[in-house]
Amino acid sequence: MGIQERKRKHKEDLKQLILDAAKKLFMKDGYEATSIRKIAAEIEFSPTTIYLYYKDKAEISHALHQEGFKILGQQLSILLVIEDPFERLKAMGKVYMQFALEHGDFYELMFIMKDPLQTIHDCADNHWEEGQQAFRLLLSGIQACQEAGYFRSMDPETFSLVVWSTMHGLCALQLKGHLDMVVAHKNILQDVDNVLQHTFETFIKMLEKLR
Amino acid sequence: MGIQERKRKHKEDLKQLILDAAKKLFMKDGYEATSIRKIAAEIEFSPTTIYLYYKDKAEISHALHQEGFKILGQQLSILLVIEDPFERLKAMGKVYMQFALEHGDFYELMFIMKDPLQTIHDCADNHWEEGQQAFRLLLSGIQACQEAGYFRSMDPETFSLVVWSTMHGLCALQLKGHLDMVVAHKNILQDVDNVLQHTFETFIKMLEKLR
DNA sequence: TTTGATTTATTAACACTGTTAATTATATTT
DNA sequence: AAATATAATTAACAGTGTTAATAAATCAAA
Repeated sequence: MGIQERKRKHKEDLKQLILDAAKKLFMKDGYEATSIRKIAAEIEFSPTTIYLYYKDKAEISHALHQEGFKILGQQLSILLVIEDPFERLKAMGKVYMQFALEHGDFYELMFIMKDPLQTIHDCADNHWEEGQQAFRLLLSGIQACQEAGYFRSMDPETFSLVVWSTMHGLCALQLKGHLDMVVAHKNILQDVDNVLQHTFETFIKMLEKLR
Repeated sequence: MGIQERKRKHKEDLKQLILDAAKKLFMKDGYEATSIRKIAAEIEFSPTTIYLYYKDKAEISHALHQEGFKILGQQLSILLVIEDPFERLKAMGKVYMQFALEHGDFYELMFIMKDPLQTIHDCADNHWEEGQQAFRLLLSGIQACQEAGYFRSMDPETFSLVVWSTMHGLCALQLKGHLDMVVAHKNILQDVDNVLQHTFETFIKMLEKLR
């Protein structure tokens, strides 16, 4: 069978094969629904084989979270061409938000769930490379803004945390369905889909006033 | 036995008894660890008895989430005595944050998890009374600030969403351990416990500039 | 008071979950 | 070819939420 041939072929990088299968199921049904047994069935292996390549499910979640950062990082890196620092910061916010909406499951793994960080905390490194890299990108964006006259009186690191918090709060509330439940049946004029966009624009307007 | 006597005594409001047991376990071990079976064991009933009083685990989560809003609402209502609107808003933020830190499990149930909202979405009401009430409190606080000269150019509802997002983002990132992982090993000077406080103060400073 | 109906609680079971120990099959090396 | 090391599997443990069928307790009517 062609399936078995491909199986033999990829037997060496089974770890990657497992991850691909996990990714596929995860993007279709979410993290909770992606069980070890289903991943194993997907690649036609026994469930316990997974444990020869990944310590536990948390380690798989960590690998998936890294995949998510690859996507986000790639999408953010494009924005470095934007010269104007505030426009760049604005675009970063837009991309971050769009990523959260389009890849909700990834976002959850990257910024909401504890499991992936648990793996990091075990592995002695104890430092979150992906997260810190993303944060440095935001920080440098904000420092560039400061050089252009924005947020002069603010400590850049702390201010970056505020900005990140706002964006994360917005995305998290939207993803988990809490935003809709508060604005629904009130603002009948604007459809629910654009509440997020509108709130983001207000945040930008707010930042714009802080020069 | 005294236990059995009390059992008989409370048999009519078994629903409340179940909730109390759930609350107790939940506050000790968190939501995931609080299984139907453990709740049943706590009150010395069969696991299936729970289902005579609650449709499913999500419905219990919803009841617990309501308990959380009772605590938060009570803590926030005290602040209404503060005359100065901006000071009141600031205090609201402080209380919200302290609640999130002290009652992390409740906070998760109220603003992060989907399960409690799921129950609402089923129950035809389709409107989140607790959440909307809390939001109205924030909204009125911000409107009071506007009358005092703050945030004049902003739409109060949308601006409230921004403020809520920032506070939620901050609390959520802290609760899930993402905040520490970004600032750790960088700012060695300030201990990790006060990063949150410091970021909050910067946010307040930011709001203060928007008059 | 005893029978019958109704409510309440229980047992047993289903279909899952992550994870581990013991065992078999497959490669690799001597 | 035999011995060793690696890889994969089966069986099992200890849980999970949830449902159907059964038993116990309560209450109403004869």
